[in-house]
Amino acid sequence: MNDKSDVACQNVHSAIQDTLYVVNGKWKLLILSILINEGTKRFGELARESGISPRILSKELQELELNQLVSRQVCPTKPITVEYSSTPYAGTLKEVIDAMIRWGQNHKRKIVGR
Amino acid sequence: MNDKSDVACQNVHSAIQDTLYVVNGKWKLLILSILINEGTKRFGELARESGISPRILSKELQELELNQLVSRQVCPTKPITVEYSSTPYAGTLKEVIDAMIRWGQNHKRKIVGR
DNA sequence: CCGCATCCCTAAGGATACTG
DNA sequence: CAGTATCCTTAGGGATGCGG
Repeated sequence: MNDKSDVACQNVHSAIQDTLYVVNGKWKLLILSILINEGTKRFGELARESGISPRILSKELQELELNQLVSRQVCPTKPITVEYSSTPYAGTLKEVIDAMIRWGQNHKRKIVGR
Repeated sequence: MNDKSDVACQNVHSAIQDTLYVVNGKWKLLILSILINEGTKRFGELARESGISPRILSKELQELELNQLVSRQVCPTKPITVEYSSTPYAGTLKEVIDAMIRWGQNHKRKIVGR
């Protein structure tokens, strides 16, 4: 194996690790999937629909916001409400998310024996 | 939202969670990517190339083998050697892995400012 | 309603040394 | 060479309660 392909391998390996680093944990891809496929959600809606406890959800959303994958919009209603949306940049992850959805569905079919 | 789309959403959510469950952790997708793209590797080669310590690598490989994503082949050489390969079924994850590689490369380009 | 503070527990992951 | 045993550290994630 020559130097060039060594470098190429390195890039591939670190590319995967970089992606895993951004979307690490049990919940980030699920949250993104919901926001991408179903649009803007309030904090409470997200919590109910995803089954994530508020503390965790809050933390995950902050990390996603840091990586510019979700945007946060505070609405000045009587009791304050907050809306979360996926950003255009998050759309670039759709490919990954869709592939995982398809694989998960197929895998379950395989496990339960069709 | 009607019953049918509720169910559809549920399926999508659990499909993602199912996939995350199978390929959880920092290393499984990297290991699979190496085996898929570069073919069969010995235990030691995998350890060196991935930078994973033996204890972790061994555990990850066992879990992958349980899920039929890698196969293990013992070679009766003088000091025994063991070869790991990705199974045909692991090929169905290629879509996911490739999408993550592409995203990671693109993301790094974005982070470093091109 | 949002989401932070606190407390807690488990699981993930790493270093090192050792055996078949 | 492969991989297990031991020990340890940290990070992930959950429950609950309070404040803005």
